[in-house]
Amino acid sequence: MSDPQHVLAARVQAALGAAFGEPDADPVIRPSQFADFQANVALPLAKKLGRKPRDIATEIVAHLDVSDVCEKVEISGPGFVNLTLGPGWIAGQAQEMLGDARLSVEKTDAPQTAIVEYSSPNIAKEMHVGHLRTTIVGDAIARVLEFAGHHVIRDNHVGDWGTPYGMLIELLLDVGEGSEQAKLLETDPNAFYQAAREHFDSDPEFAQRSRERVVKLQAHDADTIRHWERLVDLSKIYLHKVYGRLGVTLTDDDIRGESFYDDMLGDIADELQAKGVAVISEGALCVFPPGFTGRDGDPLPVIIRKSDGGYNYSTSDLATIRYRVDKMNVDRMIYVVGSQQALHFQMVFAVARMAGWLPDGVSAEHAQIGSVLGPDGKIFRTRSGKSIKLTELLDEAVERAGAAFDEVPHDEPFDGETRRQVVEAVGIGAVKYADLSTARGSEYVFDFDRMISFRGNTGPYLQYATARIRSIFRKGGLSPEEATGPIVLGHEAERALALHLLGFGAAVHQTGETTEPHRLCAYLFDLASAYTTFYENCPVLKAPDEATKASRLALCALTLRTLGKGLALLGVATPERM
RNA sequence: GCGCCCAUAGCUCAGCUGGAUAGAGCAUCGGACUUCUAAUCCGACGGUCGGGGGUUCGAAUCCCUCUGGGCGCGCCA
Repeated sequence: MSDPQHVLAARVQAALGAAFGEPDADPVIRPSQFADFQANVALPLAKKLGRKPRDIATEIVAHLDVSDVCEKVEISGPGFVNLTLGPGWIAGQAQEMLGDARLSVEKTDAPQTAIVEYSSPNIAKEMHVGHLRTTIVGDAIARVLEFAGHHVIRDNHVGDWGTPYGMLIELLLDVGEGSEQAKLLETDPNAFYQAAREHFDSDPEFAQRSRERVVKLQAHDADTIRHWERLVDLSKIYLHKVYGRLGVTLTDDDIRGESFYDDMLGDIADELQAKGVAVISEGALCVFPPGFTGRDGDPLPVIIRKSDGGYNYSTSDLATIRYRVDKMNVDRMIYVVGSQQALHFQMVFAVARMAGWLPDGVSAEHAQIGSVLGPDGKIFRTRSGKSIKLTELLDEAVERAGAAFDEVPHDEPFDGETRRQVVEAVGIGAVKYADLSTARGSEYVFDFDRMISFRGNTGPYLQYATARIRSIFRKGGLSPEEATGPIVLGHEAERALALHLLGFGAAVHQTGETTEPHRLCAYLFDLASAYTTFYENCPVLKAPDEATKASRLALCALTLRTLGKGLALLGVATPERM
């Protein structure tokens, strides 16, 4: 336990128990501008006990045992208890963190099985900027929860079933698997989809074959399934490429697409009807969860089975919930999906609860992802109105990172291959970090210049901070692992840096609980800022004496590992040099 | 009409689930490289937190209401 906030909370709580018999009261420890932290509990407690806040504060302090942690405790204002940590304690905790493989980040004491559904592209189509954000944010959430000690199941709920596949299969059969056009599935699936669409719209014979193919597909005709599998396999090659380049942890094993649930849909419909939850309305089997109304004020249905007998994605989502609860025993489901689908998920969750498939002990959360906007403030698209190709977007980011790289002098020369790797890491990291650093539900304006800037809360700034630290170790002729301290805090910048380092675990856990990676981003940016102040004020290799040098090297090593681990949890690479 | 998200500095965004004097980056202005990477740093300027009520010791934060935006709302996913 190195997080000062938790340590102080426990101590103040003990004091509350001893003084007032209120060991369960929240001590309300917050960062303070007048000290390191302040306990605000005296004010609400005074209200509850009908006494003066300052008297309460005085009594808390009288019972407070923090002599080993704090160097100063004082009461100020109406009853705030200001707590200033002792440099010795901070140094000791930092030293412990340095020696711990997990950087003193404790595993949760309440581990859950959490399934994170993210990315989930429709594999018939090209991924675009919208998929980018759900993919990146979802991957970060999965990594963070895993590190926090939860059992994480990644779930790529791809769209791999339904009406479009009739025409896609027919086109694939027409052009042949080895053809140039079929290769589009591996490089530009959207182009293949659009070609199929064109045939479908212009060629009645093709359209007819496509419809027949859909029927065969849904009837699990063996030959058709074989073609469909081939089509899906080709599309996976494209997914591999994109995920590989992005450094996303999704694998084929994580793909559990809509097709997986297809044979459960009939059961879902039957059971809902048998339970009396679903009713026939206008020829379709519907559930009307209470509290949802449509445009005209009428109850809004979740359509379970269309009037033509087909199923749509609500049914598939219900089957998914039931499967995850019954077969996978998940405690928590996290849907990293665009905010446009908020209403859909509310209704599906409501139906699942009505049907008894989603028990109270299992949480289902829609981690809403805001849209990415273009410079005009509208959904990011090209001039022609098409969605922007992901690969082209990444290429441009890398190209711009390369231009910035070439503009500035470097302390050591780079060979071509190293330059290529660095620029790739910076360009991709910039795009990913931009997606992660704004609150996930917020829309944000996509701006290359801002995200590739080396100032402010950006990926490159954080990467640069790690590169500068590594540079110190190279120049000093030792590895970060060799810097073991002891850590002694003299300069104010050293103290501030060390104190900030201790907050890493809290930032990680908070990020996992809220599924909000931007909190971790904010922590890392503040950490990098604290390091930069230290860097400007405290010479490391030219420290005044050996003890100071050893301590500062240890702080550098600890900062490097913390930034590196934090960025790794976000899925952002950290090049050795820049 | 209903639901979700949003409105904070000229611009782009934070604000840690109610704490003391609301913060960053960009832009503007002024400084710092014979010094571990200046792709950096330090200052200055800049906000009646959309309006109005309420809850209480205390509100950008919670509740209500109004205004103004974005998105979604029966057989697409």
